[in-house]
Amino acid sequence: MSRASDRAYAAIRNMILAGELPAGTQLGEEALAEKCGVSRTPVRDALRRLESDMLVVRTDTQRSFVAEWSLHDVRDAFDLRAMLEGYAARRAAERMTADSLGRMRAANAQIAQAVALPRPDVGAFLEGNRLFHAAILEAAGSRRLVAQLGSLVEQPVVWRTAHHYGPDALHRSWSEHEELIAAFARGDGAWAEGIMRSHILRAYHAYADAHRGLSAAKPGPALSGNGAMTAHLIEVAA
Amino acid sequence: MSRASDRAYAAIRNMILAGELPAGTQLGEEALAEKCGVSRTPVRDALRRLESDMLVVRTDTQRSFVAEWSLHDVRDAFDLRAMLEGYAARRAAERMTADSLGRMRAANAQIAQAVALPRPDVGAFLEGNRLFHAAILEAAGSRRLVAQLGSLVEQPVVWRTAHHYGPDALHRSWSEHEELIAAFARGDGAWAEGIMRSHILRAYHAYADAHRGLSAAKPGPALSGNGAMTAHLIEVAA
DNA sequence: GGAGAGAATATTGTATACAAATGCCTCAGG
DNA sequence: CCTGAGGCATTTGTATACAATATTCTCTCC
Repeated sequence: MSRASDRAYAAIRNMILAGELPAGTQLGEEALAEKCGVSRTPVRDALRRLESDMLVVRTDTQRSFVAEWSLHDVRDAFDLRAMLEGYAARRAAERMTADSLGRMRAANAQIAQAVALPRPDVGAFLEGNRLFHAAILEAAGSRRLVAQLGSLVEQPVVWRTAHHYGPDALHRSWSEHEELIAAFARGDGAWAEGIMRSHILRAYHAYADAHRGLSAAKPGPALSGNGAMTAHLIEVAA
Repeated sequence: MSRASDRAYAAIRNMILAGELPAGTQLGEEALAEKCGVSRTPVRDALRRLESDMLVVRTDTQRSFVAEWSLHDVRDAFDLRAMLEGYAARRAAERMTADSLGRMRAANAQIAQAVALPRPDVGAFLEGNRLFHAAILEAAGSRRLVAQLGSLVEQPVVWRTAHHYGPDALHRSWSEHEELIAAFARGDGAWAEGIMRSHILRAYHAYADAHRGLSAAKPGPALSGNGAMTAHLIEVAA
């Protein structure tokens, strides 16, 4: 998209994810425009996008606020993602091409390399992970599915749990990808779907465990009294 | 939403669905603004919404065009809807309350009334149908699911197959709703999910049959040479 | 003291002007 | 005749001013 609109989107999103704008904060267009150094017009676009990411909610009278995220909401998102990505995996297995399979193998090779290091390269891991899942989605051949998952995976929930992952957890993720490749190579949709669902839900529990650990250790701004929490800067490795 | 923005959205959407703007037509903001009697600002909002409805596609350089809908795309949308609404039904069954169940019974009673007439009231049928499915979605208790299905069911695909339905087909729809109510009353999620999936996919085949019949009878603007078609003004009764 | 009407304030919606970019057409050169 | 560079026309992006609407505060009346 355009420059100013993108800048506004990224800036506001970062402020929310960094906890700079706590859940429930009202987001006035003018104030944000000043903070981002742009006019209200691109800010309005950005707020629209953040709303579809569910990082921002709007009242019936069009006032925008930073969304509250309960653990329940996170579970909700992962459940949907497990179902939709599982469906994508099934379709991908049924339509697999040598080309797509090659891209997945390449992506997972990058992951293997990142994990093999003495101190794993989390950035490279996440990039390879992104490529891997993108290749599946592309192989699934459903534009609608891309649209639906895009607003569920890419934007809304970006955390950095992966940084807390030990080498073993990262390796398990790689291993599950290998299993997916095996299922794809055989064109077994049911198998691929099953692997993918557990792959995603395992990531949820990694998040939930980390979250419980964090909130037990230091019940700071991560978890407010009523169970709501601000979105964390966490990337979940799936 | 606001008045001008809503008018623009509805006007453009109607022009697309009525075939007034055939698939592939470029949608210039200024031209649309003039047609709708508003300025470009609300038109831009409207185009964004239509894009998320997938009635409009944008090139990488931000030009908007009326989307092409192949039968394949329609099948795609129904497959996704079957999965998501099936999931909603399962969740709803597991969380059913007397209140929600009451609303569903009331909605289906309205449908029964509309169908029982000598000449069925399709408008009342569709409204009851909408209420019925909305009650399920609400009982499912997932805001994300509402968002995902909203952009899949409400906006994107509105056809009027129901008008071609005979009383028997309308009655079958009512009957499937009754079966859903039975599953909900018993809290049987798997049963509810199964009914819902077949309910949706039956609607797809009703559409596909009607479409085949239409395009065989008069291969007019409904079906262009390459298999693409403009969206029809058709409401599918599910 | 509480409730409601109304004004004052704050916020969002729309229109318009201008800037930036994209696409198209022409024309020169091979 | 084809190709590509340049400029012109079209289209979208952004800023700003103003209008409409929502919210809040205050003051009156009960």
